[in-house]
Amino acid sequence: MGRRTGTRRVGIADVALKAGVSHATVSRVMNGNFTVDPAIAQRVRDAAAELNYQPNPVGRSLALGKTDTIGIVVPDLANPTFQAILRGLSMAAAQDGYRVLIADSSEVSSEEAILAGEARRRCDGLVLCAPRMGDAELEELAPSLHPMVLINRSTTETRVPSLEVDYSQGVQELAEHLVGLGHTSIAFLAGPARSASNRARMAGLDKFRAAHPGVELRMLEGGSSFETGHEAVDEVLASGATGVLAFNDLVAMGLLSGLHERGVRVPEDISLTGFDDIPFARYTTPPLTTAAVPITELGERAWHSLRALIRNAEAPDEETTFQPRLEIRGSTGPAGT
Amino acid sequence: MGRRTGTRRVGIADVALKAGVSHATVSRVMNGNFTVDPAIAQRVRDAAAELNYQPNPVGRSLALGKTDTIGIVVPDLANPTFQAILRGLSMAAAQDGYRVLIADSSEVSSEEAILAGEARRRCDGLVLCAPRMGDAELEELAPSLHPMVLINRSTTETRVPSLEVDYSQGVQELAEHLVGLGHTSIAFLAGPARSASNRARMAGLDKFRAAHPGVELRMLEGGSSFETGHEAVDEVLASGATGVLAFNDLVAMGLLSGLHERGVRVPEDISLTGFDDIPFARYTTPPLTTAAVPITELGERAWHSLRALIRNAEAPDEETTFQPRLEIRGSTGPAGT
DNA sequence: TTGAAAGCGCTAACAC
DNA sequence: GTGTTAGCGCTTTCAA
Repeated sequence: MGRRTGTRRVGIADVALKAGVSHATVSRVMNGNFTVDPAIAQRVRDAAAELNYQPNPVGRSLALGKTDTIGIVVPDLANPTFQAILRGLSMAAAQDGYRVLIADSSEVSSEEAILAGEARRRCDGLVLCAPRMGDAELEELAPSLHPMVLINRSTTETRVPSLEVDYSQGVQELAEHLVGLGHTSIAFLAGPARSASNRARMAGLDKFRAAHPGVELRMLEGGSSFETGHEAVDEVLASGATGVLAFNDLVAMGLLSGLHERGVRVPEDISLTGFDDIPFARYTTPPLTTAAVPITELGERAWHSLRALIRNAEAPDEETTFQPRLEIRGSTGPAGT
Repeated sequence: MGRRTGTRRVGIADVALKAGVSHATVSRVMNGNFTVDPAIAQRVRDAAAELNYQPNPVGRSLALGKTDTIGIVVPDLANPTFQAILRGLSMAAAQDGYRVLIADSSEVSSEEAILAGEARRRCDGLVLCAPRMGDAELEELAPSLHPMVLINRSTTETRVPSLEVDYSQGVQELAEHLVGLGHTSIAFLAGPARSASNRARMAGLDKFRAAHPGVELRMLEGGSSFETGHEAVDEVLASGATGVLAFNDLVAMGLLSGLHERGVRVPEDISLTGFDDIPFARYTTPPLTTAAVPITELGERAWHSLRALIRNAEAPDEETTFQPRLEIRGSTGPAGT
């Protein structure tokens, strides 16, 4: 049995009573059903306005079997990349009258499945953003989460569209750019081990290595934050590399700041690249050379895919790969000055 | 009458049937009601596990009159300040089993009321973040949105707690800091006109002006983004000011980058301050002198206030003001070199 | 301890 | 064109 919390909320029954009609008629009017006599419709609208009545979405949801809400699960809301995806998703969904519910797994991969399930049950669909869980678990979970779209991850489940960024290609272009500038000793400051996008970058660098046997390429352990980059200064300097590929812009910015504190000049002494092209990247000193990913658009596209799934119940079987665009700025320069 | 979307979802009835008990008993077991015979309870749990049953939150919400969800309305999800508030709110609410629904008004103040109302109806409570709407409208809206907490805005409605940052005090300290460094010509690069926090800064600067008749203080129109700051370079240079107070860190960073492009040295030629101390502020070159606001904590506190309102239905009548902390870094230095 | 039944607020089929 | 009624999936009172 329901509960009253504080002031009684006005429901459809109150309006019906006031207008002297049935619930059904009120419902029809509120939903713009034109089979209602105009005079009566007006009476209902007046009553509704007078009582300041607004239909209860929970009641509607139960009756209609939909919530007009979608969920998004992200590993870390502090990460500008995920913030931008969220923003793109939220804006696009809002255009179609959908709201978004957020779930932050705080990089705890064991929480993801539970969070995703809970979010999914409250919503009409789900966006799973760069999930850290293992492939097997993702594969097993996917059917129960449908409709869902995946960002920076994929599954064999055919009904699940995947939006992916070609990190492999991007990092290769960045590395080629450094080689083009004469760098022969390069270091990669890696990201979180569980991150699929980090694995993709690794794969890209393997290809790069095969194509450039003469170039020395070192892998350095890292993470995905400012702090990681800032703390890596010593390791980077010790590596002797003149060109550094940071996991992403955040890491690059932390490193840049650390190098600056040490009096190491960028790009004269060390060339440095980021990844993502977050809004801040162009405002560092020097501005960051990076691989630009249309992150906000990614969120927008995620909604479009999800919308199709929700509407059709048939999968568009979309699998889209976004190509990063090399953005050359001041943080990279000729080697060996 | 309800609708079936795709695959039939398993409901309480299926479990009841399988376990050979009534709906009511299943409900009791699922809610940890111990008045159920242990053997039967186990049978129910087994059936639930086998069917992979999870209670439908919409059904629960309707019966219980609560959604375990709160809403947040922000003027612009692209703003790091609001992102940090959202994050603090989301993390804190998650601790108590609440999720958050987001609504971005895109700085369109006329949308705020509608968005807020819609969000509120779907949720158990609302956080209204730096609303751009007028005082009168806010005042009128407040009762219908209860329980709600306000960030960087206040109302006379006693049941609405307000969490505010003392921008007036912060900007005064920043200005004093510049004066202490010998600056006698200062410019304030203002924020959005509708922003209450901008008005608070203005008020603070009025006080500052009264206290320092000898200091020349110019007001420059601006906004709240990078771009605003970047575009303001000419105006700032034309003002002849040697000390510049930017509306926030974002604006300061844009301006910093613009000054750098012009070959203007910071802090040698111009000293520059931001506001907020977003995570990026310490990583600019030079690092930004700013007034640090515990933004994430603000979100966290917002949840605590809201939680109290939701639980008590009585208002804690909280009115908290956060004092910014002066964070002196490299972007400010002695005047007149 | 358990089940039957009412009710949360709404939509929609069906009958008038 | 409008009202009656069933039903969405759940919780909870009440009676057994």
